[in-house]
Order: sequence, then C-alpha cells, then structure tokens
Amino acid sequence: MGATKTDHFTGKQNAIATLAKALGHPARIAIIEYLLKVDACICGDIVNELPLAQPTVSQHLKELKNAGLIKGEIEGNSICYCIDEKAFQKLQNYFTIISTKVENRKSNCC
Amino acid sequence: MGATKTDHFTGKQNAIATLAKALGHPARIAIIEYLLKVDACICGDIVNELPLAQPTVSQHLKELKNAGLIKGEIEGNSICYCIDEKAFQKLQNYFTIISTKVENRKSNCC
DNA sequence: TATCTGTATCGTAATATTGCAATATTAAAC
DNA sequence: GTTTAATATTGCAATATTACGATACAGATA
Repeated sequence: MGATKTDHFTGKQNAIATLAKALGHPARIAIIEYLLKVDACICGDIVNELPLAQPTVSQHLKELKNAGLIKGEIEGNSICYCIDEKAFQKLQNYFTIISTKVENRKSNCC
Repeated sequence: MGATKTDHFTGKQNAIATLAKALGHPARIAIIEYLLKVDACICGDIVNELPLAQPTVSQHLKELKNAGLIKGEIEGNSICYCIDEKAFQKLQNYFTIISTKVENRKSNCC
C-alpha cells in the first residue's frame, strides 16, 4: 500500500501527525530556524541559506504552508514568509501536556 | 532521488526532524496517546487498540523505539512498552523556545 | 515591450513509507 | 517436547516523498 489510513484515527490525532510530519525533515526544520534567526518575514534569499536547489526549497516551503506552520504573502515580486505562531503553540501545548502526564505517572514501570 | 540529504544539516536539526518524523503518522500518535491513557507500560493488547494489522503495529512500534520515543523491555513472553520521557521533554523544550521567540518577535510583519 | 529576477509548477528518477499475508521467533503452559 | 500466545521479521505491492532540471509565470525595471 503506502497510503496512510487517516480515516481510522481522530481529527486531533491526524492534525498533530500532519504538523509533526511537516517538521519531519531537516530542511524544513532549517527553514523554520532561519525564519526565527532573522526574527522577521523573509522576502527572498531562503534558497541561498539552504544546501538544496530552488525547486526543492520551494516544495518544502509549500509543505510547511500546507501544514499551517508558515504563512506566505505576496510582497512585490517576491513572497514574504513567516512563522504561523498558532501551529507552534499547538505543538507546544501538546508536548507540554504529554510531558506533564508522563512526569505525574504513578506506575513507575520502566 | 527520494533520499534525504541529512549530511547537509546540523545534528540538532536532524535530531528534531527524526523525532518529528516518527510522530508524523496518526497511528504512532494513537500509540503514544494510548500509552498515556493507561498511564503505564503496555504488555500486550496494543494491537487490539488500533485499526491495523499486527505486523503493521509492530512496525510502528519499532519506528517509535528507533526514534527514542518509547522504550521496550521484554517481560515474560510479551514486551513491555512505555514512553521515554526524555524525547518528549526535548520536543517540549524545542517548541517552547520557538513559541517564546515568536511571541517576542519585534518586527510584526504578517 | 523586452528583459531580468524571484518563485512556482511540471516531469521524472531514486528512494522511502505504509500495510498486510505469511512465516519465524520466543517464552510460557501444558 | 509440544502446544499456545504474543510479538517480530520477511517479502511484496501500492503509494508517497525527496530532489532537481526544465520551464512557466508574475512583477519590476529598463
């Protein structure tokens, strides 16, 4: 097969998995970190920051945008990308809840 | 191609990407959430909790284990799986740092 | 209008992932 | 030792991802 059975899982599970999947590639992590480093939107020069060809970078940006991790707005003849804080807040919440639950775990098994 | 160019990125970037990738599938999210729900290791019956065949579940468990998200210990004739808190703390830290940086962003672009 | 610049899309090759049936393995129970 | 029960591994088909050259497109500038 190769096709994920998304319809067998809850909307929340799929939502988190989608965000995680989009971050499951070092190039996309590098893009996010670059956006953080410059502390602003980026209108241009993302390609120069990555060891990948322009179409590849464009594809990664598209995936980050589809997942809702970044926003992109047309700004003159280039496009302005920046981090969408809502998605990262979701991830922060999710992992904070998990960590908290794990720490408060009563049964200390392993 | 299809092979990720991991050698072009930093160790940290690859590490986070690996963790994120392992969580980038709803079945693996469901496994983690089930481990949390029962608040203990699981020795058995993960298969019954998921809408997937036994070999498929076994494969997902293997990936979670490879990524360091769960630990598995042999316990009699079954295997005892439980959440590895260190990995989730890493993720929590990472996304907390990102969210904080994004909130303190001076340039309000988009 | 022609050209340049930055970005997206198309097409395609290489590789990875997902899922499962069949089979193997392992340790307990008999 | 044989059976049983739980999990892992193998092998394979279907699909997805990654990467990039070639090309298209849109807005700026000459």
